Amino acid sequence: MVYLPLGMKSETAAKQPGRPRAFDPDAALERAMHVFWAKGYEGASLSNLTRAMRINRPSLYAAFGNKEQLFRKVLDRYMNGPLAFFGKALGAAKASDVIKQIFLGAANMPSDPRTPAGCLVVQGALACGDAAGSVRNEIAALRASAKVALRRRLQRAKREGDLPPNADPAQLSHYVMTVLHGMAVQGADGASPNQLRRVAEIALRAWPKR
Amino acid sequence: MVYLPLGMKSETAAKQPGRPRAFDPDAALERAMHVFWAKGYEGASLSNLTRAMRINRPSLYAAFGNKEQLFRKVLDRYMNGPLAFFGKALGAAKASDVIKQIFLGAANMPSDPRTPAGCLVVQGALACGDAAGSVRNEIAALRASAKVALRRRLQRAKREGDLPPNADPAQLSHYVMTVLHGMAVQGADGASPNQLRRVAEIALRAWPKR
DNA sequence: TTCATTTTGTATCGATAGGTATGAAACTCG
DNA sequence: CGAGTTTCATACCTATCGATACAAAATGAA
Repeated sequence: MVYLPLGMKSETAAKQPGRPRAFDPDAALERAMHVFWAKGYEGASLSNLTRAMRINRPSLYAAFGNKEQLFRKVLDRYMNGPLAFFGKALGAAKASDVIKQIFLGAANMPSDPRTPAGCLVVQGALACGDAAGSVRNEIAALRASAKVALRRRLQRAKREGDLPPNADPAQLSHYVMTVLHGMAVQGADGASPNQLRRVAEIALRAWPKR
Repeated sequence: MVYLPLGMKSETAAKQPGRPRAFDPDAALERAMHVFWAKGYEGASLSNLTRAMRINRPSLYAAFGNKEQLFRKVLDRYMNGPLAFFGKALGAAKASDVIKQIFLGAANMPSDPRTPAGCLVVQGALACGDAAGSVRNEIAALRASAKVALRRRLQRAKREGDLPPNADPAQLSHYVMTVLHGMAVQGADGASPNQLRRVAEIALRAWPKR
């Protein structure tokens, strides 16, 4: 552990002694994300990862810890990157717009052909061996927290009269997350953004009218 | 292949020469199904399988071929057992009843606590390593064929006036499969039958009215 | 009994999994 | 320049993966 003076960020710190890194950790993390995304946590081997990241095995361990810690860093990146639309959607003014933005954001995910199909948070470790149990629990917690955040947003909408009095935010959020996860499976099966948008359009017909 | 619940021994043919089997292949297959169901194809190791099946490794290979062939036999059993409700639902008289039976059948899957959570066809091999690519494709083909069967059923319903003229069977089947696969993920996350039924009830509100 | 056949249990195979030890290479600082 | 520090690349570690060789055990047929 290296001591850094308070207030001095490692990015702005003076050059460190020793041999400089020959790779960009950010780019390597992006490549690792694609491997985990396509193959899942268990299906991604260290050889797969280091080949895609264009680094050697000891460099991976020095920079990211181990396979599980690397996956957790990849998860962070995924939540703040491909899944950032979810948090943004929660900020929409009307509840119906929140849902529309969530569905359309998910439908647009397969639009980048350089990106793996499906959703890392769904297919990363849905069912796995005992060794990956910790990772599976972490991913499941992410899914659960997303549902909680959506439920709270819908509860607020109900308080504000944005949802009819008989609407149930908990059930509605559960429904939306169900459609969302289903869209992830459809995406993994190769569904196009247009197909997913048509599914989203039908799913929106179940939304309560005020 | 006929699905037989545990405890019901399959009536065997004429006795063969040689040492008789010390285990019931049907019961062993049922136990293997539970392992694959809970851990997925890659996450289920041979040691996991043989321990649960209460047989030795050579017995597994002699009776079921290898891991992949065992998984395919397990898939057959799963389609004719836990997923048999889907085919039965397609036989309902009204299209709306078809969908209701599909949703309720899926919602009732977590009702048996002795059974793993989620759905083998969704979490068996959604994302996996290269070695399991063949298995992933087979499962994906099962999902695709289910969607095709449902689409055909809805096309028939439209011809019979059971669906409004502006209804699109292809899009509707895509929507139903999306909700179904989403319910599988919710089930894997521990959702109860009651929770899933409430989701199904909301999802049905998107169904076209005649 | 004896033979042929099949299953059983043990012990093991080569390949690969995740993870490291080690020393050369490349930098900063004095 | 050397001293100190960090990364790089090769080679290797143990554990486990899926899959088998082998011989003892258990049956029917001769």
